[in-house]
Amino acid sequence: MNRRLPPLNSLKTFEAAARHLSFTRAADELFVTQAAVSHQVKALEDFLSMKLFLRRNRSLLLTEEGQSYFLDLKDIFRSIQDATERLLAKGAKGALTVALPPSFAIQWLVPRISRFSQQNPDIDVRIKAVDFDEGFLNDDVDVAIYYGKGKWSGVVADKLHTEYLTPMCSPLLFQGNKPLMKLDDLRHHVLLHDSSRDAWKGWLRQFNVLGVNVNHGPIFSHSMLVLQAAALGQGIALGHSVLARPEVESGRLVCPFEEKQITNNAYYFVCHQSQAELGKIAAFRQWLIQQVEDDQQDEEFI
Amino acid sequence: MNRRLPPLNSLKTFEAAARHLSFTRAADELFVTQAAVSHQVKALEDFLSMKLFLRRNRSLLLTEEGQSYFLDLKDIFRSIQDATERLLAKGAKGALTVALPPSFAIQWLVPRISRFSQQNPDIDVRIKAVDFDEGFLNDDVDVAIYYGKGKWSGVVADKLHTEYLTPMCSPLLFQGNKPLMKLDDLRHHVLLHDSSRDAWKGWLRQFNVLGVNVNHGPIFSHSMLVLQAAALGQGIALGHSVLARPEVESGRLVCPFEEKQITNNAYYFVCHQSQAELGKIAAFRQWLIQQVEDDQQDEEFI
DNA sequence: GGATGTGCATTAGAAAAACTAATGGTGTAG
DNA sequence: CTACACCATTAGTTTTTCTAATGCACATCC
Repeated sequence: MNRRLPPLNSLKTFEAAARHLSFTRAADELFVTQAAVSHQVKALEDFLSMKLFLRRNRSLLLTEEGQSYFLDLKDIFRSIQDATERLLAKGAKGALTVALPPSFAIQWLVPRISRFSQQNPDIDVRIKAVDFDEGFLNDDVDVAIYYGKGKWSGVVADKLHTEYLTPMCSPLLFQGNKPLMKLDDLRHHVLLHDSSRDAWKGWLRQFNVLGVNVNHGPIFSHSMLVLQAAALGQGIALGHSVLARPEVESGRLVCPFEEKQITNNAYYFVCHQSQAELGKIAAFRQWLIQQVEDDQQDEEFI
Repeated sequence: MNRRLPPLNSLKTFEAAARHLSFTRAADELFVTQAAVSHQVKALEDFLSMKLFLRRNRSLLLTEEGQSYFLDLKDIFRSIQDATERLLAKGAKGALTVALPPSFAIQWLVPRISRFSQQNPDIDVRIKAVDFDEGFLNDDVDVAIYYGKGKWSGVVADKLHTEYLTPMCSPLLFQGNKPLMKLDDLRHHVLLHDSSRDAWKGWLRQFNVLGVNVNHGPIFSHSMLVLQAAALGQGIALGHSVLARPEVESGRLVCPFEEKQITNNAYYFVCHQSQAELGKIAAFRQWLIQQVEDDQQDEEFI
């Protein structure tokens, strides 16, 4: 397309100057100096080999050509603005794909998401449960919830819940002949492991619990499975406070001890830096943070 | 008007990239590098907090948002182009005001101008005869014909005719009892003066004519009046070759001598530097130069 | 009628934006 | 598995745009 467009910024300046019939006022509108407007208008006039304004003593008026060009440009700039506003409005709604670990999805997000959908009927939330991978955010995924230490670049990351680990088991275990009364009682029970035995090892070391054999007990690939096994009375899980919360609240799991190990990991809301202000993303982010605050209120209340 | 327009040059680049579905080809069209296109598109995406393209392995495609924005922008850029072309077309026609000295207007331009109007029916020529003043060119005057030495700044000046001075009189004077045969015969005749007596003084000095009293004879305010008086047999004018031409050709005036004094002055076509390429001005200029060439052809032929 | 004010033009230099060249990464085609 | 086609990124240069200061022309106000 063999285009020979005039300098676009000069058009913008001309439009403002013609609208105000004053370089000075146009300059104010555009947050530049009067000299800048003068230069831009001159550049446009030179490009067109044509005077667009008649500079009279204390007033400015459009030439015949300037007048007709201005009328065209006025509409054109309105079109640009309208098109842009439509686009931004579209960005405030539509599909929002959230990628997050399956366990967090099941235990935390899914139970709450229907409230978000009610509050934001224009936003069509799609939940994509994926095993952890820092490449979550891609063309198909708008926002993600990462589990980690919060060190990522190029993204906005808001810490949601700080997590701690504490033993959890079915209330049934209190009724057996080896009830859990103190930490040492752990040695009489089966420990349930999540991927590796390191979590229990670290926990027992922190609280100086000796004589417990961590090298026994089943290993599950996901923390959800560990909790499930615990709820069924198969042993004692080292539960993640956040993930286990529904089970704890419902009484399917109980925490026999006060000892809580704070981890360095947390759940983070993550989105592209550049998209943080996009309508639907900002709405989701804000809602998420509000949910977390509500959780903390509840916790204090309990 | 509380506008928040996107960066316009980024829009232009985006439009080209979307049209080609290729940054590389868009870069070719815009005579920039691929990197420049990449930067501009990124800037626009950042401004909108929105991806406009999906960058795939070896191909580029528009997101849904990008697609709809592109369709809008395509029309917008066409509008800008159309509006600009209409404006430039208008510049090629319409009123063309020419300012020039009255004598040159009468003797030279007016006799020829109807041919220009026939060849350029869209151009409405207005002839404004004004006594010499270098401020000819102003808002109301598109082009001018100046008489002078060709030293003006900020304007385009094309020399038209170089002028020479030679005595001219009515053919009747040859029939009198003191016919003009040689230069010395001038002493027997009335000299007609134009504004001052300096022109005759200079001429007589250059050709070593002695004994002629230049301090006699009537003075006229315009050279046309001098020629008119001469044609009526009232005396001998020191005629300007260009202005007297119609009278000489028609035989109402004759040039009794070969002696011609070249002057430093000439007629110049003059227009604003910046408008030299504007349609109607370029057309007039070209036509004027052609007329002068034709004059010179005729002169050789005579 | 001189002093002041308003509005645009011009100049030189500073600031910002745009561009380039080089290079890297990724996935495809041969 | 090499070469290629494309886009992204980086650092540094070039170009454009803007500013501050000043000038100029006219009007208006004492």
